Amino acid sequence: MQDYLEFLKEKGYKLTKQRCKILECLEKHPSLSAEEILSLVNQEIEVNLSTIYRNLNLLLQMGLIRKSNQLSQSDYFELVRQNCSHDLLCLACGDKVSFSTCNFNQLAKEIESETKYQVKHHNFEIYGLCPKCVPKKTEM
Amino acid sequence: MQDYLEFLKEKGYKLTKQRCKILECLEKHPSLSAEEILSLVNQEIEVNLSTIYRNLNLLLQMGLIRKSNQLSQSDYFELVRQNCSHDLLCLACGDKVSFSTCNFNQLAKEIESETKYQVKHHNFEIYGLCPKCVPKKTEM
DNA sequence: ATACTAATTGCAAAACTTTCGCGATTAATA
DNA sequence: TATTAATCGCGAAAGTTTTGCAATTAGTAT
Repeated sequence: MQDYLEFLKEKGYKLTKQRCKILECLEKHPSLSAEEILSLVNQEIEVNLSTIYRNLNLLLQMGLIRKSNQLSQSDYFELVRQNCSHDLLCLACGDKVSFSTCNFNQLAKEIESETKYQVKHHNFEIYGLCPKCVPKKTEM
Repeated sequence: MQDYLEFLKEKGYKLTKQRCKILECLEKHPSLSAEEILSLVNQEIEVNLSTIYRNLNLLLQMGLIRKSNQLSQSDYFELVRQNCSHDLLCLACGDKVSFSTCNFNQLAKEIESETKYQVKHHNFEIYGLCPKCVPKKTEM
């Protein structure tokens, strides 16, 4: 947590209480929508939805969080962590399980030397049918 | 192309001209927003935006397309292809390059036996800074 | 402590994206 | 050609995200 704050401060961004609370929420939960962050933060301090969005956009640009819109209408935001975790989502019912396997560090190096980009993070989602939904879908 | 159509027909969905055109567009372009599909299809036949969305949702559920919302506000849709291609996006300017490396087939097998899910496709995006933006960001 | 300044916030409105209900149309089948 | 379930278009609604602007605040210097 402290790392994120110092990182932002170094870049010249202020550590407002709203911003800190937003990061705190993201740290406590694996994945949150803007609305969810709003109500979590509002339990402790007052904050406006536009502030949530402005901060999320800043954090996205900084590469501190990533966004994914799984199977729902709105976006979900998650902190970029060391031990990256990914989701496997069921196309039929939306159920999900997490998996961690993903030898990304190696791939990142290859890609960096190939493209000259400085790789920050990634987003990896797998879609399929969960054990419950497989039968329904194949007999259709 | 024919494969997609047969697949849908087998499942009992009608091959309307709107649906066919939408698939045709997705096949010709690597990635499209709903609005982009609308204007592409409208160049040939009349179609309504809600029809676009309804079809995109169907195709998503069928696992024929995937969606990603890269760095923009709206979603982007792409056909799930054999030779999967992925994007590396610049957090600062939005530029992107594609990369194909991704030994997914192997990983998919592992995940299937581990989770009992039937894996259909995946979404893999990498974020970073492009060569032009790296200097700007590090000196900040 | 106080003053200063640029960054940030809240608010209200706007812009944009996506979904939905319903009557009309159409593709597929008999 | 008739039938029917799926699909479409339209208009409205719902939901999500952004924006402008005046007021506030964190961080720094005095």
